[in-house]
Amino acid sequence: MSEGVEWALHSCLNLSWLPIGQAVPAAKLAEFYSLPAAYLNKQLQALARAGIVSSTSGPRGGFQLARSPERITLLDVVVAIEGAEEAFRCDQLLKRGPGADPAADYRESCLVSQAMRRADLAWRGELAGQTLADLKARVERHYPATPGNTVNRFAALRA
Amino acid sequence: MSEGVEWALHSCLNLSWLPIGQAVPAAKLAEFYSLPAAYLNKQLQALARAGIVSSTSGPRGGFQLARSPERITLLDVVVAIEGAEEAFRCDQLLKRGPGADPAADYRESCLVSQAMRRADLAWRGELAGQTLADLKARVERHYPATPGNTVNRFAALRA
DNA sequence: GTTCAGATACTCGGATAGGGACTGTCCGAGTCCTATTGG
DNA sequence: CCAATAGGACTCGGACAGTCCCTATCCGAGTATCTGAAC
Repeated sequence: MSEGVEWALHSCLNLSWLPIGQAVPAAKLAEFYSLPAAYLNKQLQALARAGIVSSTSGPRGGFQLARSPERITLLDVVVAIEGAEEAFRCDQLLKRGPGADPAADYRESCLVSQAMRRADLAWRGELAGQTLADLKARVERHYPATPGNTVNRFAALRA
Repeated sequence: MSEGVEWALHSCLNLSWLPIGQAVPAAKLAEFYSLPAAYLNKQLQALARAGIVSSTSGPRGGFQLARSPERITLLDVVVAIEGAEEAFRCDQLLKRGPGADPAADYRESCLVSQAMRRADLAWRGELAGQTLADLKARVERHYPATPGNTVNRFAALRA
């Protein structure tokens, strides 16, 4: 899996702590973790295309969450970066085997495909069951100082 | 995910129908689905290294299941091909952030990592809960002619 | 008929190229702020 | 003093190379089998 997923998740989490209406440039988000700014910008563009964050150009511009953390699941973020196609893609091997039905859609009937798809659904279900708000609350519960520290750090970067 | 996983699963399934003690060369397994023989051979080598199949050199040699299908989970096959590392690997981004503890292992304490790991465990659990025997039985239930057809086809290829 | 040696053919196993995707970087289009100038 | 305007700086967005892993292929090491002859 692309490492951009990790960057996107942590960046969304940071954005969730900032006051709403405040946009943060990609350069600041990158400096926070010493990441390459241009490349993180690329990942944020993907999040913007997916409607997870909204982007604003010009001075005082940047990125901010496009909707409340309660309405952003971890699956949304992963899909925005990795794409919607499932990890195991059935090439319909059976269609190339003996006694194959050329008209059949083996992505549905092949039991190997079904078994892999079930695992994929379990993975997606686990990610879809956790919102960014859940994750945010969990962090605040374990590390109460994190929200304040994060806001202060970004304010310092802004100076 | 590597397409070799699909090839390996179907090949293991085919091997499960043949009488025990009978080895099948990689070339025959490849011809069954019109796959490149040398490359499928590479995947079968990975299965052999993982102890899922056993290999025999020389005439009448080839591959066969190393243990009963009841003791081979789908996860075993996937891990043999894809490797044991989980899809989401935590780069410990927090260690590069402000206020980081250099001695901490953020792969454990980072809650983002934990969330992703939970999804990974759900995926692995689903795959580990299905054995090759389960899959085999399911195929035999839906397509009763498959085992006999497969054996006959391999016998024809052997001619 | 039996046995043994040699040759043969077959199979796996690892070493060797080619291609696509992820990683990383750069510059241009658009936007907002600001300073200046004229009324 | 106020307003309009031109300039400038900042930010996103997409277009351009570098690198690693997956895909694909080939040839050599090892082994069981078969043939033939000798006993």
